[in-house]
Amino acid sequence: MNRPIANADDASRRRPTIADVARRAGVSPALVSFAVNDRPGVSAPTRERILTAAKELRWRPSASARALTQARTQTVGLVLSRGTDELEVDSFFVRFLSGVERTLAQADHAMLLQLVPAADAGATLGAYERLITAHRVDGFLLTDPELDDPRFPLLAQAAVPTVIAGRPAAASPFTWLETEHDRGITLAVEHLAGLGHERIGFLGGSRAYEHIQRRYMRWREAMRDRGLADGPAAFADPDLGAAATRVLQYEPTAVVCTSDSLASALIRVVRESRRSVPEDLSVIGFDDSLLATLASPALTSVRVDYTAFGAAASAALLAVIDGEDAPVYQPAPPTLEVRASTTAPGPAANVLTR
Amino acid sequence: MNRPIANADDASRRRPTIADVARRAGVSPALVSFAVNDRPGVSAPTRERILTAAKELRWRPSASARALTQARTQTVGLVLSRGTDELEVDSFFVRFLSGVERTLAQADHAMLLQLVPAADAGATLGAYERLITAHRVDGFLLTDPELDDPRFPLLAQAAVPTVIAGRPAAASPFTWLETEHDRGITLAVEHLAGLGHERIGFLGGSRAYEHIQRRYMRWREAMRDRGLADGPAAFADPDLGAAATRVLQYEPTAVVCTSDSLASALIRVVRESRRSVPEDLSVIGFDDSLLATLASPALTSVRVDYTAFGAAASAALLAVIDGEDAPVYQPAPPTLEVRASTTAPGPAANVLTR
DNA sequence: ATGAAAGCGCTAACAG
DNA sequence: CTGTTAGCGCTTTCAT
Repeated sequence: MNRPIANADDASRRRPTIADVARRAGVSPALVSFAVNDRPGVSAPTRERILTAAKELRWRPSASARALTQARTQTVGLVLSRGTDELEVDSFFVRFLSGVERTLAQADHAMLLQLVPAADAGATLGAYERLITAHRVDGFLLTDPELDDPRFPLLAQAAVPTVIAGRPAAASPFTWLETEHDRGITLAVEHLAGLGHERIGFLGGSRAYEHIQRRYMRWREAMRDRGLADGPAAFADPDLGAAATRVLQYEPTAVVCTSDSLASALIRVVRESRRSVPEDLSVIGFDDSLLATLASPALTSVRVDYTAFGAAASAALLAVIDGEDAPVYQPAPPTLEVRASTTAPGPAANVLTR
Repeated sequence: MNRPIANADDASRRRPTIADVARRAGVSPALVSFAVNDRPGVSAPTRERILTAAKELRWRPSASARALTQARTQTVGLVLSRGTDELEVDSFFVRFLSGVERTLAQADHAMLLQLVPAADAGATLGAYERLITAHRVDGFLLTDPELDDPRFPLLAQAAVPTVIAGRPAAASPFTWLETEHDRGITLAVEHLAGLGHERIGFLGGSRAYEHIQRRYMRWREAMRDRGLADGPAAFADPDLGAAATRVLQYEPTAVVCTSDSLASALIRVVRESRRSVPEDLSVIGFDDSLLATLASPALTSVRVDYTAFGAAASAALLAVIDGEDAPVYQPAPPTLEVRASTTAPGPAANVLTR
């Protein structure tokens, strides 16, 4: 070895290693390892001395070195394959992520986030594959499970700990969690029925998503439960404008939407045909995003606690990684935030809001 | 060592290592390393054989092992300390992130994203500190530089490669990049002046942000350049509603806002006082987020290419990490997307849009 | 309670 | 062009 033996000066220049801490505390590296990992077998005073030395040197075990010996990276992966347009307007992700972070930070884990262009299935699978083979993550959090999701066999075969945030369409080999988002639709219909509406339409996002399908089912169910005809329903998948028009053709007095952006789009269409919300049509959004507050009229919207969902999903993933049982997730029921976009049906009663 | 010597069967069970690939290709591990790292000194046929073996075994160098020897994690950190509310409505981040991803993916790097509760300065610095001392990242991308930003000394002292996305208020030790977003304000004023507006207000977000200050300056400049009094200006920092009211007091015929959400909020206030947009007031937003499209009337808004910005910022960071000069960033000028929220001033000319 | 030594998977010198 | 060897910084038996 050509390098001179490390001395005090060296240690201050290089990034400190466990050896520096050990030297400073007058113990062996092994003991330092024990101490910082809260393992038994270190006397209290020694541990104290070690931790002090570590703090003084601003040392913390190198994540890569530790990963090498433990075969654990303390990192979880999240690959989002939605278009920026979609992400931009979707409050779900930000809230979900912040919940994930909350859990991970506590467990001293980090999140590797990868955005891949939507609908590029190849790139998506490639992203997973690369993260897996390079052992960059200990597990994955999956969102937007699809029917016959190609990620499932890939991850299952690689035996990577995985937790699905959402309800897989078919049986899946992984643990999954889901909120009770669909109960929000029931709340919405109840609210409208309570106001006296009978012709309540449904405007959904892409039916490719299981959660949209599920909300649709709930709407039908809720309508029937009240003896109402489950009239006009449309999905925005191919064309938003067309869908909005289609729902309106049936002349509903109210429409339940599966997102605030759909609701906003619908309101736009209504306005363009010189009718107004909520006088001529009550509209309910979903997610209670900032859009709901900013729109005029402000949107009545369903609020689901996605942050708690993210926290629970990542907690479950950490458990799976540790080979433990995932803690039970008891989602809080959605709530309906009533605002100005809903009112009783019939001849415009409230001219003030215009 | 208790484990039996690895045999073919073992290799298929364990995750393959470089040794397995070497064995299969009939070469030494070192040569495999050379081959997969595209280093010279490996004959074409041998390289071929090695790469084939690697592919068959679905092997890729372990990120942690490689990080250990190279002192490089191939990971960059991004710590966002904004509230979910803010992130949710801000199209900047999603677009910026997608640009970052684009660059990083090409360079086979990954992004460690950390969300910390806004305004918790301690937690934010702690997050950086932890990522640094654990050597989890090779460098950082900083957004939202603040005056006397406490992150600067921390990162400078730790000598971590850092690139700032935005213009630091004071001289900073780091490379920084910025878009020409403020030119968008000039476009906005020009557009309004062209329509005949003379009393053009300015509604800004928190003045704590440098980019808001800058847009404000631009607005004043643009107004003066046209011989107009730089009348009503207000910042939403403490209270959005109050700010909106304040701007309106001066009875402007048009208002330039620094975000689409501000614009939406303003429209709401205008409507509540029974006036309408754009007949009584033209409004211009900023960012051209989905909000702009969804609002009714749709918002005329400034569009800045934040994706290219993110791509450039991360390219610069990679260069800094490699000790190279950052490639020049030549931002495309902002554009103004004209929509229904702006029209000529004066007595309502267009009753149709209502 | 503490230390010595081996080894995680890979890369980098150095030989040949 | 190819193989051998020695670590990277840490954890982990196994001794003491």
